[in-house]
Amino acid sequence: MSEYNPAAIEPKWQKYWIENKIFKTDDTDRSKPKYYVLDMFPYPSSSGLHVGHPEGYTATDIIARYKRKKGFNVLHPIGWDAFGLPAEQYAIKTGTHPKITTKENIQRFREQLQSLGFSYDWDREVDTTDPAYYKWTQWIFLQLYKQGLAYQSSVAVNRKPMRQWMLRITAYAERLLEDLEEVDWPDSIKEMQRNWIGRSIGADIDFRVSGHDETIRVFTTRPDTLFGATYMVLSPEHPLVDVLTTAEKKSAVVAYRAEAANKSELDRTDLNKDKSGVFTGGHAVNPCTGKEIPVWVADYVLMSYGTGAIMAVPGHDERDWEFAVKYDIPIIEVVKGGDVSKAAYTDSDDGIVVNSANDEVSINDLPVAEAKVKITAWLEKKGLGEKTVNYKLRDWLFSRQRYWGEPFPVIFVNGEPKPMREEDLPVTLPEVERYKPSGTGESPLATIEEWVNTTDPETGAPARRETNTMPQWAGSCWYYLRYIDPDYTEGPVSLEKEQYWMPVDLYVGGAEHAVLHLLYARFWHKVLYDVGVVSTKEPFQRLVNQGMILGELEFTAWKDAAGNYVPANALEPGIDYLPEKLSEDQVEKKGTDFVIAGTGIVIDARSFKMSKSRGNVINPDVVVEQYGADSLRLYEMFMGPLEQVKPWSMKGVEGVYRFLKRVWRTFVDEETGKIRSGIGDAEPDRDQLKIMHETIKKVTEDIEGHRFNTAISQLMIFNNEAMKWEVKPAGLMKTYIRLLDPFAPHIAEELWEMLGEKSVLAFTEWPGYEEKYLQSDSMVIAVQVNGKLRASIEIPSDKAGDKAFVLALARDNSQVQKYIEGVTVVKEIFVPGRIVNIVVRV
RNA sequence: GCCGACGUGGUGGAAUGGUAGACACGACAGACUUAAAAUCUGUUGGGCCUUAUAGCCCGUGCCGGUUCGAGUCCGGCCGUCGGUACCA
Repeated sequence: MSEYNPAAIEPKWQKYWIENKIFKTDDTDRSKPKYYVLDMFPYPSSSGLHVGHPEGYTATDIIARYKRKKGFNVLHPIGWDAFGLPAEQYAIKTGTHPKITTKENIQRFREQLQSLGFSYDWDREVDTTDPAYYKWTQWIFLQLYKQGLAYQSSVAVNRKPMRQWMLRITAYAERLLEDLEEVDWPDSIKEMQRNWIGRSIGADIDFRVSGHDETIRVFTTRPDTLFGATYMVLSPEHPLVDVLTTAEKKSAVVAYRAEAANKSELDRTDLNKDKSGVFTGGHAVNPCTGKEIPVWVADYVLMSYGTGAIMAVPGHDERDWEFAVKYDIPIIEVVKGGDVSKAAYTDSDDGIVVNSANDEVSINDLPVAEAKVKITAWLEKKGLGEKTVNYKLRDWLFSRQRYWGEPFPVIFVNGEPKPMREEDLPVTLPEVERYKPSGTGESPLATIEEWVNTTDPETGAPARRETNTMPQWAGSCWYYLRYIDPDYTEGPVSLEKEQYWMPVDLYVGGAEHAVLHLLYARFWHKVLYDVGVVSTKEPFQRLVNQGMILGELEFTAWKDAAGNYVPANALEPGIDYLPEKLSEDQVEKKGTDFVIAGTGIVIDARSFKMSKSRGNVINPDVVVEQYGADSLRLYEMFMGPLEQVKPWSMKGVEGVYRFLKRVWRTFVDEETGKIRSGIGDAEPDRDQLKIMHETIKKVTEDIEGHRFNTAISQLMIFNNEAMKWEVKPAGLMKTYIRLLDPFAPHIAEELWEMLGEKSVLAFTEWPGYEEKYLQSDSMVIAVQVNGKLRASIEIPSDKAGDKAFVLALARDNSQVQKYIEGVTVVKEIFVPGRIVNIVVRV
């Protein structure tokens, strides 16, 4: 072969890697340090891989290949999060069993991933739909149950209350929050998790109900404003609503509650910001002022947070203020600093408490923080309340009315749930012909009588199976443990292996899983830690989110109904415009905007999320076919920083493809198809060594820092130089191949073989660099006068630290002289090896 | 609204507080070619001036500050993207 031909060399090496199990992880050698690098679990969809997948996968593959060369025992697995709705819906439509669809999709994904040359250990593939896998998902559910963390609750499904399984994740809220400190994740993700958990400190306070022997308990984060509570609100679902409602208000309250019950979550939040409510006719007593205040029912108070009831302080809470103004309820200022007749004053940093004293206690003149402490202490002493912590986090609804999911390992005997014994696992899905929803809102499994009706294996008593299945999250909550020990039969994972391999050292995936998947997996991991299955508190030590890849840049001009162009920055909302796609040569840049060439008509220039409807989806198969897997890998890394959102560009792919062709020609004589005669046992000269060691240093540091784009640019710089060398020292050229290998492993293997090497490239040692080769005889120093660059001077490297020498040379420079002649030199800044700055007074 | 990220050439992007624009795309000019493709060489932030590949000015969203020196640090705006939202 003479020209670079990825279509020939890539399949060759992929076959070689797989058939010889080159990347099978050695799980007996415990002397090496381990490195566990993990990709987020893919769902094998029918549409196959898109270009977003190989972005993260290439990054982890580079790390895996690099770490192997650095002497680590690397665990780099892949598998399938294969339960899920699309396969079930496809089954309903076509009658094809989800198992078959799933198998086909996995096959396709596997082939696509292998065509990209990822160095996975294919013997560790896991599949969540495999009974041998979900047996242990069910087993973990049993542990949750035994810990009292799985319970049944009545939840409305399609407006009907049904018994559903819930997981008590709230019991772990504090630990999920605290242990974020221990992991090396992006701040933004940690912050999102913190917000989701939503911890807030405040007080529970009891309000006595007038005329009844009841109290209303509220949660507030602002006990300091208690003196300003002029009414209370119960959520429509609150049990005390009936007690408080007076006869004459009854019909209004009943109507309001019915209305609220019919509103969806959306109606109650997004669409309807306008507060509504109704007075119950009942009153409660403000424990501080002793005054009676009215109790309302309003759906801006949610039953699911806090106690489902609030004390309303319209002076210092925006929602209460809005409500009070609408219903003409008094507003009292108890924190000084704003104007409560105009808006709620919610500042708690600068405000000073006022109007807040009774016979026993005064918090007047205190800053908010101190007032909170003092009033809470008083309430506690009087038995009227206590300091509490609340979380936004809710328990996890764990039941789905689906066929294609893990069955619960639970039977009902005489209507009572009974967990199954470990030896009776797995509970497998029945083979059926029909997957249609039951029509009753229940799971399709409910219609399969021969499966539902069973006997208690322990007693032989008649029993019914749980017909809901687990959500898709279940399988992905612990898959990273199964990779460690995929064939283990005594538990999800053996402790010895878990202790060696965990935690995951690097976890790469999309930010869309920032909250739920990561929170759920952390929760399960902590439960497994508590029951002794794992030895680590947190599963994922380091997390990196790859940025989304957008479609190619698009230029869009807008036309009105009459067909006239309208500038993109002058579009009026509510009017329909016709988009017109323009090509690159129809547009030009004007100031900060793009305009139609030759006009001043501003157009939109941006990239969009890839989507079928927009028609801007890039299929990786097509890229591999045209340019090869190495080009795809290289381009996805060269586009920009891994974490960043970035637009696709086919021209960019061509760019890296040309680079690989140049690398090929650096090594191969295209006339003969053999390694160039110029590559031989020559001694490298000083310049060659310098750029070689610079390249080793840069590539090494950039891989460690996940700056793959700049690592690749250094590989380009080296090749651009090496192409010019008449004689190319073979040692250097082989070192270069080893640096290139993690990024473009197919071409690297091929050239390695052509260079006559017999060793397995994947396990050759990563090159080290030596400082001494990074130096050259001379260096260029920038000379500034008053911070402006005026000259560059060349100095011998060994004089780099000699301030007097360098400064003398700098002042001697004719350019510099123009600026320092006849003025006073005030100061001279000298940064060795970099810069000189002469400060003068003019 | 709140939380978080980010604003650098025509484009993607690069720059431990120290010569802004590495590397790549595109464009332009040239070489090779009957021609095209491929490949190679050169130029390429804007402007001024010039015989000059000399020199000067401006330039990292906007305004201000710290510093000998700011794309980088600090304060305040503006804009884009992502998350989240009646959470008391």
